[in-house]
Formats: sequence, structure tokens, C-alpha cells
Amino acid sequence: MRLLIVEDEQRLALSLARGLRAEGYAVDVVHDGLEGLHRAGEGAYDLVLLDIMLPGMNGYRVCATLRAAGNEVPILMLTAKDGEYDEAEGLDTGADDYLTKPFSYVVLVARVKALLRRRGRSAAPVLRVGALAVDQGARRVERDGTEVALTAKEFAVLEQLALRAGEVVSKAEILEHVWDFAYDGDVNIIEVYVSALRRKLGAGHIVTVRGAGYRLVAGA
Amino acid sequence: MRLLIVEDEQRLALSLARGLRAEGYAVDVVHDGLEGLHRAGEGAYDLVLLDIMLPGMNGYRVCATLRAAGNEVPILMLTAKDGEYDEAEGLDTGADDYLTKPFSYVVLVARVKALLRRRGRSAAPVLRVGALAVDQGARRVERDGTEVALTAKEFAVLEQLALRAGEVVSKAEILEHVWDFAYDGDVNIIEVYVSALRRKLGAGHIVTVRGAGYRLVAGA
DNA sequence: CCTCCACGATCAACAGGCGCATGGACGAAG
DNA sequence: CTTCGTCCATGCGCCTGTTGATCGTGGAGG
Repeated sequence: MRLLIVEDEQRLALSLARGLRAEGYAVDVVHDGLEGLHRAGEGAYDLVLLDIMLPGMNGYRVCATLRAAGNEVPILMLTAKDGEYDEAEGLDTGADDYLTKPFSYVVLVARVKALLRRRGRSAAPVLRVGALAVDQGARRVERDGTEVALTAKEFAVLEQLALRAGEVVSKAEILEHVWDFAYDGDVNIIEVYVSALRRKLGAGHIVTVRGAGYRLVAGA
Repeated sequence: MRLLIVEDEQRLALSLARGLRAEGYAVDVVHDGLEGLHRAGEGAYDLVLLDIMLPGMNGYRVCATLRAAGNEVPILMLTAKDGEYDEAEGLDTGADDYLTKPFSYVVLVARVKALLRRRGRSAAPVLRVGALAVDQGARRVERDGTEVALTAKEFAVLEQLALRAGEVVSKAEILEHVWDFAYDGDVNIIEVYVSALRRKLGAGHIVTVRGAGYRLVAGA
């Protein structure tokens, strides 16, 4: 994990750098706004600690410029509550969090860790089968990167097949997991949904295994 | 954010509940250790305030039992410094923090916020989803840099969605985290608040996923 | 190779449910 | 007393789940 500190107060910058290095981070320090903008723009950092009062270019503008350029690096603003700048103003420019000076060192480390953790928590369970991507969390399905609109039941059926991709899933098992256990209707209902899925996803994904059930395959 | 207070002193419990509700939290109160254990075990709470001297089962055992069951809900112990119990003992049993009675109300709120921030799913106070910035600490929301005035409940609902941005959050889950257990009304209430949020934030942020819930998306 | 049968696919139509919006009741706070 | 936030009830519109009928298809047996 590599951090960039943009802070013109020498003592504060050095003390922060030392502390964060002790936490195991690689830390670079610059003292000028413009310099900070260039460094952060390189894309080599996992997080930027950005002071507001800076020579060259102030922190707000650095942050806003980065965001305008599409740079999404996590930014933790260090604001001084001296009345000149509003503490919440950092929100406007696209910072992910802000700390008001003076702050405790423990709090800073906690925030840094929190931001880094947040960034990396994209462990969403997405099932991939061939050209299909089934996002369980978002309840979305994509084929070749384009979203396919499914209804709740359609999604539920596809989800069952995707959870056991390649295996044959019997209609009884699908009924069991997708429908209420009290359901006593016709098994034909599954055929109806498989049909709808084929229409929306295109043929070739769901293979019929006569007398056994269905199988979701990778083939186009 | 939903909190559980396990405290047998009626006056203290009620005064805490009132104060925390004023901070925008949904608060449930129980007066018995066993009852508290069961409630906390449901997994619907974001934090538990746990007194030590309790009828039914004392706070240490409640805490230890929860932890033994793999429950990781943040626990703030309320210890009475009367010599009988050691204040550090609470930490041994798996509590995340402890407060010694009598404590100031301000300190309590600060600790609660700190714990929620530290242990919460997303530890950073500013949640960004597309053009929206949800500041958990300040309970403020901005869209494209301009503040949007929300009521407490509106904010709480949006906060839940923002905490799991991109994922589908069911109405049941929203109810669980935003409303008290004393609430037994209609699910329609959530639709009312989503409607209000859409009016204030503009359409396109909160997407309805029929039969599943709502999803907060980055798109305009 | 043809026929028949059983299983599966698809379609159209209907009814109920789900979500949305609105107006107003109730209570708390100023 | 007024105002605001919260909550409830109602009606409406559209989507969705389900059904039954009809058509297609694969396999076994003659």
C-alpha cells in the first residue's frame, strides 16, 4: 500500500510519514499543491492525504482537478477549522473523507485503514458462466457486458442454474429453491421460465437434459 | 442505524434511549440479560449498549455468550466502578469498549459513533455514490455539491442504501435497521420514504427491483 | 424408415400483487 | 397554536406470475 502526503507543514508531514511507515505503508511526501497533483495523477498511490492550505495550488482545487480527470484515488482531506474554509466543503470537491485539525494520530490511522478497506471491498459474489455474469448482490445479469433485464422469478431460476453451472439441475430442485414449499402448481411453470430466459439471453446457454432437468453451459 | 440498550435501571435506560433517538438512531430497550442476549442474537442491531449488573444474566456472560456464538456485533459495556467488577474485565469477554458510570452523555454519544464507524460495514463517514455524498458523521447529504435537506428517517433510509451501494437492499432489511422492533406497521412506509427521497434527490438514484427491494446506483 | 407417444417449448390471456402517489391524522417540538 | 416529521389508508396503474392450449421434438418399436 502506497500513500501520498501533500502537506506543507514540515513537522506535521514528517511525523505523519513516520507513523504511517510504522504501520507498514510506503509513504511519499510532497509539500506543494501542484507537485501533489502531478504525483497523485500518476496513479501509483492507493490513498492521498491532502492538506487544504498549500502553496502552488490549494487542496480543494487539487482534489477537484483529479476528480475532473476521472481519477478515483481515495482522498482524505485534512482541514483546518480556522473559519476561512468550511469543513464540509471538502465534500463538494470529491474527497472521500475529511479530518479536522488538530486530530489524534489514532483517528488518522483508523480513517486511512477504513478508506483502504472500503476501496477493496468489492468481493461481490458474481457468478460467471461463459458470456453470462450473474451478480447476486445487485440482482443483475449481463451477457457480454450488456445488462439483460430479468424479472424476479427469472433471475431466481437463472441463479439456481448458475450456482451449479455445468451440472444438471432437476426441475424438482429448482421448484424447491425458487418456489414456496407450499407451491402445488404445475411443473410446466419452470419450462415457461426457461423459455423466457432463452428468449432474453439467447439460445445456447440453457441446455435441456431430457428426463433429468436443465444445465447451464459456457457455450455461446 | 439500530441500537439495543440492555439496562435494568429504567430511568437511565429511558434517558439514553431518548438521547440516542434524538441523534437519529433507532433504539430498542430491554431490561433483562437473557432478553438482551436473544435480541442481540437476532443480528438486526448495529451496536449493543450492555450494562453489567442485570437480572436474568449478567452483562459479562451475555457478551461472552454472543462472542462464543460467533456474533460480532459491536458491544459497548456500561460498567459501574464499585469495586465488585473490574472494569477491564469487560474487554476480556469480547466487548469493544467500556464506559464507567457515571459517564457524560456527550462521551457516550462519541463512543457510540466511534464504534459504529470503526466496526460498521463501511468505516468511512462519507459515502459516495455517483453524484451523491452521504456524510454519516454530520448527517448531511449533497447532490452535485449542493446540500439536500433530509429528515431523520429519510436520511436513515438513504444511509442504509448507501452502505450497500449497488446491491439490492430488501424492504425487510431496511425496516430492520431503521425502525424499532416496536414498529409493526405496513411495509408501505418504506415506499413513502423512497418516494420522498426521489422527489428530493431526483429520479435515477434509487432503482426499484420488483419483488426484491431497492438499489442505489451511480447513474444520474 | 415410418409411426406413435411422451415430454418439452412456446404463446396468449388473465387476474392478482406490487409499487407509487396522495391526502390527511397524529404527536412532538418550538 | 403552529409547524414539521412521521405514519396510515386509499386508489390506481402496470408489471408479473400463472395457467391451459397448442405446437415442436426426440426416442422406441414395429
